[in-house]
Amino acid sequence: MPQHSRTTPPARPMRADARRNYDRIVTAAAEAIAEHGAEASLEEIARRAGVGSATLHRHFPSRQRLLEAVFRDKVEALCATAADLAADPDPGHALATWLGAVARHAMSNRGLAASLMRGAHDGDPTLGATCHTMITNAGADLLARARRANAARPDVSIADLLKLVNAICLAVEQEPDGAAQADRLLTLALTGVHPAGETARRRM
Amino acid sequence: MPQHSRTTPPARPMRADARRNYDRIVTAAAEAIAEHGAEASLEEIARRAGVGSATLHRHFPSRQRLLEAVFRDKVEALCATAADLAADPDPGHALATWLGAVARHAMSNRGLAASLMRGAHDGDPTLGATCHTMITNAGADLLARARRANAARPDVSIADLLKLVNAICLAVEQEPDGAAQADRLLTLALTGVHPAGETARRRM
DNA sequence: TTGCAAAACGGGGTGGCCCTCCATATCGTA
DNA sequence: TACGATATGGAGGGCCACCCCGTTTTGCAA
Repeated sequence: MPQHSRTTPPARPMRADARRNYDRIVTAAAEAIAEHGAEASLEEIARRAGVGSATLHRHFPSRQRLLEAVFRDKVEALCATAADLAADPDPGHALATWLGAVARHAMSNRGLAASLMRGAHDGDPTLGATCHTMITNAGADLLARARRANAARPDVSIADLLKLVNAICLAVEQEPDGAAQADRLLTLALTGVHPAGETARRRM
Repeated sequence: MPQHSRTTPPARPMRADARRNYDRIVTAAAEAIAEHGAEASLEEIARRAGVGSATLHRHFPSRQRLLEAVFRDKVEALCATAADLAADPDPGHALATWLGAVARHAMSNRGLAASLMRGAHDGDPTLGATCHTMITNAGADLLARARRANAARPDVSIADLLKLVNAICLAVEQEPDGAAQADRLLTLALTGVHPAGETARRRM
């Protein structure tokens, strides 16, 4: 089964028509998801793309795969942000800022959060670099630095933090003031419910 | 539209056959939900209950209503737990314990978390005491006490905390070691990611 | 340029789901 | 017991995911 060239240097390159349809589907999916969320009808996406539903299913055997293709760019942007933040003099601040960015992206791309989370344990060995592992790797560095600066407990993993962020986004995704709430809850989770005897966490 | 007698002392009591079917449906739904989660097929539930699908829809005009009927007992148990904990000499501990109990219930009743969250803003005025408001009220007391004991920041609401708990459960719901992870993440969220310069939160 | 096998396509079928209509059956009461 | 109010459930409509397989397109090689 052929893959998007960005994923793996294809053993055999996709045929021209296949690639054309692939791109059309991803574009249509992005539109549909923006309108209707991650549960958008696959048939409608195919229709929008001017493609038979079978073609969509051939290119993307699961909804998850399609979501990953749609979100790849945004995930790459997130990874780039992480790379930038690695230079921040305050590693704790950098980590918090980045988690905030993850939350913001998740909120503005309905379904990203859920999508990333499922990727965590669907055990899909054929897909080398899922969105999930990309983000995990990007965040791991930031967490490692924060830990060295004593700004994060040693028993907290990057997986924990991402799960927390995704959980929050998932929870407030369809509330009216979702973004604001996500921000609040994330800050809350990072600093704990205790009254601030400790250094108050900077807002991001 | 008749209601379960537990909800409101019925203006006119349900007919015997109606009540019988109502109970059968709830029982069947509980089984199906335990097996397949909150997204269980309504038609299968009707089939299991030996009832036409129209009957199911007549008794429960939305999936949400059915879930609430199924979970009412458990929610009442949760509220009772809260009442017990109100006597705990350590209000901070009581609150944490109760949130842990909420998490455990949510995890062991797949879909409870999501169900409760949706109830938050579906604006269903006909249903007097939804699960959501029951739990919110129960938790509000515990939080108020914790706050007075300076064990919780004043800017944290019970809605925030429940959202956090539900978010976490939602996030780890279908992971193999979900319950353990939920526990970890909840503790993490309650104490914050910072290294413990402060009183370490007791495990619940 | 042309021929041809491999690759890709998509219409249409299957089966599932949610939900509604309405002719029929059941219940409670006078 | 008889009758009106109440409740029932099967059939059907609309939507969906997913697959089968006859047809078309592509790219390579002669």
